[in-house]
Amino acid sequence: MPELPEVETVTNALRPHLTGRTILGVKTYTAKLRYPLNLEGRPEILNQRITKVWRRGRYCLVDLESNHTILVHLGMTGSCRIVAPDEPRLKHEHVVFSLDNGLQWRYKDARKFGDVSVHPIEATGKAPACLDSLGPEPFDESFDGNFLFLAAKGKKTAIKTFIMNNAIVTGVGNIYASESLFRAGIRPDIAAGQVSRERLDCLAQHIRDVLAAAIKAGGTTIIDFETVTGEEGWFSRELQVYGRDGEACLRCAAGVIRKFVQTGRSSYYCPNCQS
DNA sequence: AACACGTCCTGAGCGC
DNA sequence: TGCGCTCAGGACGTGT
Repeated sequence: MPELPEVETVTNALRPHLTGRTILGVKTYTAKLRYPLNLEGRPEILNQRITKVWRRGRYCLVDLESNHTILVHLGMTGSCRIVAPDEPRLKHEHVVFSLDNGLQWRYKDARKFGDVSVHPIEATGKAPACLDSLGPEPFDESFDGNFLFLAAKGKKTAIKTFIMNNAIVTGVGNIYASESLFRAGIRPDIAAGQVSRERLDCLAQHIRDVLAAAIKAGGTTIIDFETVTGEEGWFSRELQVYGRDGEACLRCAAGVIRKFVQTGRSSYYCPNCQS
Protein backbone atom coordinates (compact mmCIF):
# COMPACT_ATOMS: atom_id res chain seq x y z
CA MET A 1 0.00 0.00 0.00
CA PRO A 2 2.14 2.84 -1.20
CA GLU A 3 1.76 6.08 0.70
CA LEU A 4 4.04 9.10 0.55
CA PRO A 5 7.10 7.35 2.06
CA GLU A 6 6.86 4.49 -0.43
CA VAL A 7 6.49 6.85 -3.38
CA GLU A 8 9.46 8.87 -2.10
CA THR A 9 11.53 5.68 -1.84
CA VAL A 10 10.57 4.46 -5.30
CA THR A 11 11.23 7.92 -6.79
CA ASN A 12 14.66 8.11 -5.16
CA ALA A 13 15.47 4.61 -6.38
CA LEU A 14 14.41 5.40 -9.96
CA ARG A 15 16.21 8.75 -10.16
CA PRO A 16 19.79 7.58 -10.83
CA HIS A 17 18.57 5.01 -13.37
CA LEU A 18 16.37 7.43 -15.34
CA THR A 19 17.87 10.92 -15.14
CA GLY A 20 19.65 11.82 -18.37
CA ARG A 21 18.42 8.70 -20.18
CA THR A 22 16.47 8.91 -23.43
CA ILE A 23 13.30 6.87 -23.90
CA LEU A 24 13.58 4.85 -27.11
CA GLY A 25 10.34 2.86 -26.87
CA VAL A 26 7.16 2.33 -24.87
CA LYS A 27 5.03 -0.79 -24.84
CA THR A 28 1.86 -1.45 -22.85
CA TYR A 29 0.35 -4.88 -22.19
CA THR A 30 -3.10 -3.99 -20.87
CA ALA A 31 -5.75 -1.60 -22.19
CA LYS A 32 -6.16 0.29 -18.94
CA LEU A 33 -5.01 0.67 -15.37
CA ARG A 34 -7.12 3.17 -13.43
CA TYR A 35 -7.54 4.99 -16.74
CA PRO A 36 -7.10 3.82 -20.34
CA LEU A 37 -3.39 3.65 -21.20
CA ASN A 38 -2.28 5.98 -23.99
CA LEU A 39 1.51 5.83 -24.07
CA GLU A 40 2.53 3.97 -27.22
CA GLY A 41 3.80 5.95 -30.19
CA ARG A 42 3.60 9.30 -28.42
CA PRO A 43 6.10 11.82 -29.86
CA GLU A 44 6.06 13.67 -26.50
CA ILE A 45 7.80 10.59 -25.04
CA LEU A 46 9.70 8.89 -27.85
CA ASN A 47 13.35 9.91 -28.21
CA GLN A 48 12.93 12.39 -25.37
CA ARG A 49 15.59 12.78 -22.69
CA ILE A 50 14.57 12.56 -19.03
CA THR A 51 15.46 15.81 -17.28
CA LYS A 52 14.18 15.26 -13.76
CA VAL A 53 12.63 12.57 -11.54
CA TRP A 54 10.74 13.89 -8.54
CA ARG A 55 7.71 13.43 -6.30
CA ARG A 56 4.58 15.49 -5.64
CA GLY A 57 2.16 14.00 -3.11
CA ARG A 58 1.75 10.35 -4.01
CA TYR A 59 2.76 10.96 -7.62
CA CYS A 60 6.16 10.20 -9.12
CA LEU A 61 6.93 12.61 -11.98
CA VAL A 62 9.40 11.85 -14.76
CA ASP A 63 10.00 15.10 -16.63
CA LEU A 64 11.01 15.05 -20.29
CA GLU A 65 12.81 17.64 -22.39
CA SER A 66 9.65 17.90 -24.52
CA ASN A 67 8.07 19.76 -21.57
CA HIS A 68 5.90 16.81 -20.77
CA THR A 69 5.97 14.62 -17.70
CA ILE A 70 5.26 10.95 -17.20
CA LEU A 71 3.03 10.79 -14.14
CA VAL A 72 3.22 7.53 -12.19
CA HIS A 73 0.76 6.71 -9.42
CA LEU A 74 1.37 3.37 -7.70
CA GLY A 75 -2.26 2.92 -6.65
CA MET A 76 -2.42 0.04 -4.20
CA THR A 77 -0.07 -2.49 -5.72
CA GLY A 78 2.11 -0.56 -8.15
CA SER A 79 5.87 -1.09 -8.31
CA CYS A 80 8.75 -0.36 -10.65
CA ARG A 81 11.99 -2.07 -11.57
CA ILE A 82 14.94 -1.50 -13.89
CA VAL A 83 15.92 -4.66 -15.76
CA ALA A 84 17.63 -6.00 -18.86
CA PRO A 85 15.37 -6.50 -21.92
CA ASP A 86 15.82 -10.29 -21.86
CA GLU A 87 14.44 -10.49 -18.32
CA PRO A 88 11.10 -12.36 -18.60
CA ARG A 89 8.14 -10.03 -18.21
CA LEU A 90 6.37 -10.73 -14.93
CA LYS A 91 2.65 -11.22 -14.57
CA HIS A 92 1.01 -7.78 -14.14
CA GLU A 93 4.02 -5.97 -15.63
CA HIS A 94 1.85 -3.69 -17.78
CA VAL A 95 4.16 -0.91 -19.01
CA VAL A 96 7.70 -1.19 -20.37
CA PHE A 97 9.90 1.80 -21.26
CA SER A 98 13.08 1.03 -23.23
CA LEU A 99 16.03 3.27 -22.39
CA ASP A 100 19.08 4.30 -24.38
CA ASN A 101 21.43 2.46 -22.02
CA GLY A 102 19.91 -0.85 -23.06
CA LEU A 103 17.89 -1.31 -19.87
CA GLN A 104 14.13 -1.20 -19.36
CA TRP A 105 11.98 0.62 -16.83
CA ARG A 106 8.94 -1.51 -16.07
CA TYR A 107 5.72 -0.77 -14.18
CA LYS A 108 3.86 -3.61 -12.47
CA ASP A 109 0.41 -3.34 -10.86
CA ALA A 110 -1.67 -6.40 -9.98
CA ARG A 111 -4.82 -4.52 -9.01
CA LYS A 112 -4.55 -1.83 -11.66
CA PHE A 113 -5.41 0.97 -9.25
CA GLY A 114 -2.44 2.98 -10.44
CA ASP A 115 -1.79 5.29 -13.37
CA VAL A 116 0.97 5.89 -15.90
CA SER A 117 0.14 8.83 -18.15
CA VAL A 118 1.77 11.73 -19.97
CA HIS A 119 0.91 15.40 -19.33
CA PRO A 120 2.17 18.77 -20.56
CA ILE A 121 4.16 20.93 -18.12
CA GLU A 122 5.25 24.55 -18.21
CA ALA A 123 8.82 23.64 -17.39
CA THR A 124 10.91 20.92 -15.77
CA GLY A 125 10.11 20.73 -12.08
CA LYS A 126 6.64 22.25 -12.48
CA ALA A 127 3.76 19.91 -11.67
CA PRO A 128 1.20 19.29 -14.42
CA ALA A 129 -2.16 21.09 -14.24
CA CYS A 130 -3.97 17.91 -13.22
CA LEU A 131 -2.22 18.18 -9.83
CA ASP A 132 -3.21 21.82 -9.22
CA SER A 133 -5.78 20.88 -6.59
CA LEU A 134 -3.21 19.20 -4.31
CA GLY A 135 -2.54 20.78 -0.93
CA PRO A 136 0.95 21.40 0.47
CA GLU A 137 3.54 18.70 1.04
CA PRO A 138 3.71 17.64 4.70
CA PHE A 139 7.35 18.80 4.72
CA ASP A 140 6.56 22.25 3.30
CA GLU A 141 7.16 25.16 5.65
CA SER A 142 3.56 26.25 5.06
CA PHE A 143 2.27 23.01 6.59
CA ASP A 144 1.84 23.39 10.34
CA GLY A 145 -0.81 23.44 13.08
CA ASN A 146 -1.96 26.91 12.12
CA PHE A 147 -2.47 25.83 8.52
CA LEU A 148 -4.56 22.85 9.66
CA PHE A 149 -6.47 25.05 12.09
CA LEU A 150 -7.48 27.53 9.41
CA ALA A 151 -8.38 24.77 6.95
CA ALA A 152 -10.41 22.87 9.57
CA LYS A 153 -12.42 25.87 10.74
CA GLY A 154 -16.12 24.95 10.78
CA LYS A 155 -15.47 21.54 9.23
CA LYS A 156 -17.68 18.73 10.52
CA THR A 157 -15.82 16.00 8.66
CA ALA A 158 -13.84 13.63 10.92
CA ILE A 159 -10.24 14.63 11.57
CA LYS A 160 -8.92 11.40 10.02
CA THR A 161 -10.90 11.92 6.81
CA PHE A 162 -9.74 15.54 6.86
CA ILE A 163 -6.01 14.79 6.94
CA MET A 164 -6.45 12.10 4.28
CA ASN A 165 -7.89 14.70 1.90
CA ASN A 166 -5.14 15.46 -0.63
CA ALA A 167 -6.55 18.93 -1.20
CA ILE A 168 -5.69 19.71 2.45
CA VAL A 169 -2.31 18.00 2.68
CA THR A 170 -0.82 15.48 0.24
CA GLY A 171 0.34 11.95 0.85
CA VAL A 172 -1.32 11.02 4.16
CA GLY A 173 -3.01 7.68 3.51
CA ASN A 174 -5.07 5.43 5.70
CA ILE A 175 -2.18 3.84 7.60
CA TYR A 176 -0.24 6.98 8.48
CA ALA A 177 -3.47 8.85 9.27
CA SER A 178 -4.22 6.34 12.05
CA GLU A 179 -0.58 6.33 13.19
CA SER A 180 -0.20 10.11 13.41
CA LEU A 181 -3.55 10.54 15.23
CA PHE A 182 -2.49 7.89 17.74
CA ARG A 183 0.80 9.65 18.39
CA ALA A 184 -1.02 12.98 18.75
CA GLY A 185 -3.63 11.49 21.13
CA ILE A 186 -6.54 12.54 18.93
CA ARG A 187 -9.55 10.29 18.28
CA PRO A 188 -9.97 9.72 14.54
CA ASP A 189 -13.73 10.36 14.55
CA ILE A 190 -13.98 13.80 16.12
CA ALA A 191 -14.92 16.73 13.89
CA ALA A 192 -11.87 18.45 12.38
CA GLY A 193 -13.28 21.86 13.32
CA GLN A 194 -13.47 20.83 16.99
CA VAL A 195 -9.75 20.09 17.40
CA SER A 196 -7.83 22.85 19.20
CA ARG A 197 -5.00 24.79 17.59
CA GLU A 198 -2.60 23.30 20.14
CA ARG A 199 -3.55 19.73 19.29
CA LEU A 200 -3.31 20.47 15.56
CA ASP A 201 0.26 21.74 16.13
CA CYS A 202 0.99 18.39 17.69
CA LEU A 203 -0.74 16.51 14.87
CA ALA A 204 1.15 18.36 12.13
CA GLN A 205 4.44 17.54 13.84
CA HIS A 206 3.51 13.86 14.21
CA ILE A 207 2.44 13.62 10.56
CA ARG A 208 5.87 14.90 9.54
CA ASP A 209 7.70 12.67 12.03
CA VAL A 210 5.88 9.47 11.13
CA LEU A 211 6.36 10.06 7.39
CA ALA A 212 10.03 10.98 7.83
CA ALA A 213 10.66 7.83 9.89
CA ALA A 214 8.99 5.69 7.24
CA ILE A 215 11.02 7.30 4.46
CA LYS A 216 14.19 6.61 6.42
CA ALA A 217 13.18 2.97 6.98
CA GLY A 218 12.19 2.42 3.35
CA GLY A 219 15.27 4.12 2.02
CA THR A 220 17.60 1.92 4.00
CA THR A 221 15.79 -1.34 3.25
CA ILE A 222 15.69 -1.15 -0.53
CA ILE A 223 19.26 -1.95 -1.50
CA ASP A 224 19.14 -3.82 -4.78
CA PHE A 225 16.57 -1.95 -6.85
CA GLU A 226 16.93 -4.24 -9.84
CA THR A 227 15.64 -7.26 -7.99
CA VAL A 228 13.60 -5.70 -5.20
CA THR A 229 10.18 -4.47 -6.25
CA GLY A 230 9.76 -2.30 -3.21
CA GLU A 231 7.34 -4.35 -1.20
CA GLU A 232 10.05 -5.63 1.12
CA GLY A 233 10.89 -2.11 2.17
CA TRP A 234 7.33 -1.37 3.14
CA PHE A 235 7.26 -3.94 5.92
CA SER A 236 9.78 -1.94 7.87
CA ARG A 237 7.11 0.55 8.92
CA GLU A 238 6.89 0.64 12.66
CA LEU A 239 3.15 0.63 13.16
CA GLN A 240 1.80 1.31 16.64
CA VAL A 241 -1.97 1.01 16.05
CA TYR A 242 -2.71 0.07 12.44
CA GLY A 243 -3.77 -3.58 12.23
CA ARG A 244 -3.44 -4.07 16.01
CA ASP A 245 -7.15 -4.23 16.94
CA GLY A 246 -7.77 -6.35 20.02
CA GLU A 247 -4.16 -5.99 21.15
CA ALA A 248 -2.89 -4.00 24.13
CA CYS A 249 -1.99 -0.37 23.51
CA LEU A 250 1.80 0.03 23.23
CA ARG A 251 1.72 3.32 25.13
CA CYS A 252 -0.67 2.84 28.05
CA ALA A 253 -0.88 -1.00 28.12
CA ALA A 254 -4.29 -0.63 29.82
CA GLY A 255 -6.19 0.19 26.65
CA VAL A 256 -7.16 -2.27 23.92
CA ILE A 257 -6.81 -1.06 20.33
CA ARG A 258 -10.19 -0.73 18.62
CA LYS A 259 -11.03 -0.89 14.94
CA PHE A 260 -13.98 0.73 13.23
CA VAL A 261 -14.92 1.61 9.67
CA GLN A 262 -14.82 5.29 8.80
CA THR A 263 -15.93 6.47 5.34
CA GLY A 264 -15.23 2.98 4.07
CA ARG A 265 -11.74 2.73 5.59
CA SER A 266 -10.48 0.92 8.66
CA SER A 267 -9.51 3.19 11.54
CA TYR A 268 -7.59 2.07 14.61
CA TYR A 269 -7.26 3.90 17.92
CA CYS A 270 -6.73 3.49 21.65
CA PRO A 271 -9.84 4.65 23.56
CA ASN A 272 -7.62 5.27 26.58
CA CYS A 273 -4.98 7.45 24.90
CA GLN A 274 -7.02 9.26 22.26
CA SER A 275 -9.80 11.76 22.98
C1' DA B 1 -21.36 23.86 -0.46
C1' DA B 2 -20.13 20.31 2.30
C1' DC B 3 -19.87 15.82 3.05
C1' DA B 4 -20.80 10.67 2.27
C1' DC B 5 -20.56 6.86 -0.46
C1' DG B 6 -19.97 3.74 -4.62
C1' DT B 7 -16.69 2.25 -8.00
C1' DC B 8 -12.61 0.33 -10.06
C1' DC B 9 -9.28 -4.20 -9.46
C1' DT B 10 -7.06 -8.77 -7.98
C1' DG B 11 -5.00 -11.64 -4.53
C1' DA B 12 -4.74 -13.06 0.24
C1' DG B 13 -7.03 -15.09 3.86
C1' DC B 14 -10.67 -17.28 5.81
C1' DG B 15 -14.69 -20.48 6.71
C1' DC B 16 -17.03 -24.41 5.49
C1' DT C 1 -8.50 -30.15 -0.94
C1' DG C 2 -10.96 -26.74 -2.93
C1' DC C 3 -14.31 -23.48 -3.58
C1' DG C 4 -16.43 -19.09 -2.85
C1' DC C 5 -16.90 -15.21 -0.13
C1' DT C 6 -14.98 -10.97 2.05
C1' DC C 7 -11.68 -7.57 2.64
C1' DA C 8 -7.93 -4.31 1.47
C1' DG C 9 -7.88 1.13 -0.10
C1' DG C 10 -6.50 5.96 -3.46
C1' DA C 11 -8.86 8.95 -6.10
C1' DC C 12 -12.62 10.38 -8.57
C1' DG C 13 -17.55 10.64 -9.88
C1' DT C 14 -21.97 10.90 -8.18
C1' DG C 15 -25.64 11.31 -4.70
C1' DT C 16 -27.70 13.65 -0.71
